[in-house]
Amino acid sequence: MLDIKQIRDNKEAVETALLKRMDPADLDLAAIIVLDDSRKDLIQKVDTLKAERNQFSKTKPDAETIKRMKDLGEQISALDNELEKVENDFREKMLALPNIPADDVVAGGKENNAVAYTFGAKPEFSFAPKDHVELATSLDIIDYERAAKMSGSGFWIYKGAGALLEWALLNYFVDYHTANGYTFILPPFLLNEASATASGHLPKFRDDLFWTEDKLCLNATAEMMLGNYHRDEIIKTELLPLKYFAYSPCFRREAGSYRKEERGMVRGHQFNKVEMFQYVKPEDSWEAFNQMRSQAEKLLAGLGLHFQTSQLAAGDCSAAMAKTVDLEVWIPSMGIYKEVSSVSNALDYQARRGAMRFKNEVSGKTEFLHTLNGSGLATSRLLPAILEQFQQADGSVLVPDVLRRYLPGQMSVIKPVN
RNA sequence: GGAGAGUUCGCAUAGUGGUCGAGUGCGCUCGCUUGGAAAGCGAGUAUACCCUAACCGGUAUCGAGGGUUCGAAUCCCUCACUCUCCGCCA
Repeated sequence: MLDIKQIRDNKEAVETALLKRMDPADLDLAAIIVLDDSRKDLIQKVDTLKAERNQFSKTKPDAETIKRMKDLGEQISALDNELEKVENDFREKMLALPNIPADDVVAGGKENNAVAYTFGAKPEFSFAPKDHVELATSLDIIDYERAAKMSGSGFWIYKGAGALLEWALLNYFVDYHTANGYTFILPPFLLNEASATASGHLPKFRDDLFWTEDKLCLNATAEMMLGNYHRDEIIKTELLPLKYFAYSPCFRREAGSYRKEERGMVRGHQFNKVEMFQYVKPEDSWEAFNQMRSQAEKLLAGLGLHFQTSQLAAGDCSAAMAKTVDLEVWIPSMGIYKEVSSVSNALDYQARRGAMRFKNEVSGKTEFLHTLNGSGLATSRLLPAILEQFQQADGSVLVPDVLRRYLPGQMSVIKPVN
């Protein structure tokens, strides 16, 4: 959520910035200001009446005063009702506004994304490379058919060396973030509506979430949990920055048909992800952003995979974010780069929504924190990338060095079954 | 799933319809005292919104929401959570 004061004081500047990501037809700041005016006006009126009532409530009133107070009470509840309507309307419009893009974020949609960094190069094969579905099947490390039998399409089963490799990736991530000073969180994987609303995923993603009969939804990203962790809290300044990372399976309905090129494990209903999250003082957030980006890049580079980092244009960033970069790994069989991490700075947008604050020692005032999140990393596209980028002529796959210590017998190669 | 007890200002507690936004103790901050400290003494110590240049002031908040009332921490209803006992449990 944006700051209404900022909108009132710098209407044109806010408008210009928001138009980098919004259709002009959807943007009407003047209407919001009008609502805010009438909201303030009503608050003043009703507060004055309540002050009068409180004066009389301090003593036992006589019959005549009781009559007057009764009348006053009716005026108050009428005004309160009106105020509630205005405030709901105001809040709804405010929540619908996306974050203001950072100055260096370009306008427009996906087509304006720009490659900001490249690691490694596209592998050259002296043989006909296989795609990851073929590889995983011949290596017997992913079972797609039985997963479909048990749970339907869009699921897969990690098996044997595949499960070990997946687990090794997660261990690699856990050790890395721990060494970087992040606190490990294993959150619940079901959450209630209030939390999903506070994290900004509701109402927008209601249809993309799985719902239980108990009115809980399955976690779609650990960001939902980490972003709620300090909701309605005032953090002691000396505790900042707070850095967390969480592992969770992520469940997404991914409603709509799969495109053919997204077969295999590139898009599924369930995948594993480790998520980084930071709560920082406002003046530190851009430094923290660069830090998280570089941490995600090093983590991915550590696997030896060819990837690129894209700076997203304003319209391609998710609504809560002022700036986002995506780390995209090369999938040879598809001939494209697929997202494995997204690192974003929300500034105070999420903190405002969730009332996450700290006491500024210098000014003595309570201020909103800045929040940042970044995947570190999602595995569902890493495994295909590893299989495809590191495949050998004999159909075997080399295991990245950094993962071998997590595998039995320091396994260095996964060989096809006969 | 059933029965009971609870949820008040950082912590512990007091408060059963008006003078309670709320007492006391502890903690914390500042000051006095001291060579220094402890003890003691004094003052202060929530959040949001509205008004204001600021001070001052106003409104709301006693788990959440609704109701009764001229007036609710206090009475009634619903819900959430915590604890105890019973039942169930791949």
